Amino acid sequence: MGHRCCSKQKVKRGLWSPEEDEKLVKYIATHGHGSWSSVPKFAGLKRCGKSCRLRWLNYLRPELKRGCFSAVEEQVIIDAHRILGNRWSQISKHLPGRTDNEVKNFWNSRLKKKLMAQGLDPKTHNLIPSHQRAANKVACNISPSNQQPFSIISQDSKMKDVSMEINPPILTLASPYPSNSSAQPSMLQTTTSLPLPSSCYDNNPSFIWNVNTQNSYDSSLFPCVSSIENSLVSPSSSTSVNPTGFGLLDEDCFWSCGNIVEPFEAARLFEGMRSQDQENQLNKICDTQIVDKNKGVHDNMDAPFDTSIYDLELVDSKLFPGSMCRDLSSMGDLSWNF
DNA sequence: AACCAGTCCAACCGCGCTACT
DNA sequence: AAGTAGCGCGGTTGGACTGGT
Repeated sequence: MGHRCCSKQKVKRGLWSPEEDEKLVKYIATHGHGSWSSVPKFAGLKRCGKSCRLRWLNYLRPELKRGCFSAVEEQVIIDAHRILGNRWSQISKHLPGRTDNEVKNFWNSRLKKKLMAQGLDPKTHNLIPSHQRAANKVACNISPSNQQPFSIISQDSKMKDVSMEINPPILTLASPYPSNSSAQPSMLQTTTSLPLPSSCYDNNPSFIWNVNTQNSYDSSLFPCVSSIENSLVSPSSSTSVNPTGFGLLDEDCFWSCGNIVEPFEAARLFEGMRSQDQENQLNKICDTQIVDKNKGVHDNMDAPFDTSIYDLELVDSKLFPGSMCRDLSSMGDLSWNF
């Protein structure tokens, strides 16, 4: 069964020869692709239009970047996937010169395993409960040299996996405000260690969320990912997943509650926002994402992350202003601190 | 050297959406 | 409104490659 566009023709399939590549490149360079279904005919190729399109987009385009993914690209993919899920074309838009196919393959062959090795569910980016981690240990045996340079969970945390059952970890996160900033919310000046709800970390009741206000930092470099994620989480999704990958925080933890998010994040969130529509959307989202304290938000950490609730364009624009040209090295500020 | 299993990635497949008739 | 063509996307496949035995 062939493609609909070329089912009547006898078309060649499989790997492309250099001659075919040359024909296609020459044709598109001089004529543009126009209608893909007519490209093979005019270019003298015994391929279907769909195959030509794919070959051009994924391999022959001059702007394509070949070779290994950099650490920064890797982190962009992880961050974007946490928000967007398997929307490879959306993710690849933030990686100039990379195709959705390339990103998808890289995710499936490398990053998935890397996250699993760090005890994270590659689907939800949540911590995998300890009993499941134990079951996965064989499958996740990745050498330390493959650890990403600024992973959310350091290798140390992986190595101390067992001890976490006894000694609760403290998650240290650099404040997005300089320690002497007047914009810094007062609650964060006075509160540096925040108790997480019991189920935030494998039902360990003493898991601590620590907002480290000592580290000064350049707000322009701070990844706004977690801010956006938290502020855009709807009640329905926040009851089941943790888009940050850190363990969900409810309003007791100052992080995901709309009212408290506002002083902390709104400045960045609304920064550069020009469209009234976007503002309305964001307000709407913030209004609806206050977590029901009584209901609890941590019922099922492994449930799939429903990204359909997001306006993806808005998420995109806020998550990666100016494409991927941001310094992600500040992700190093996110670490498990024991 | 030969075989086997695992990995990687280019290419294919099928579906959904949109535009056009 | 219904049918069709074209395109884009995400999931899957198959062959090349690699490392271990």
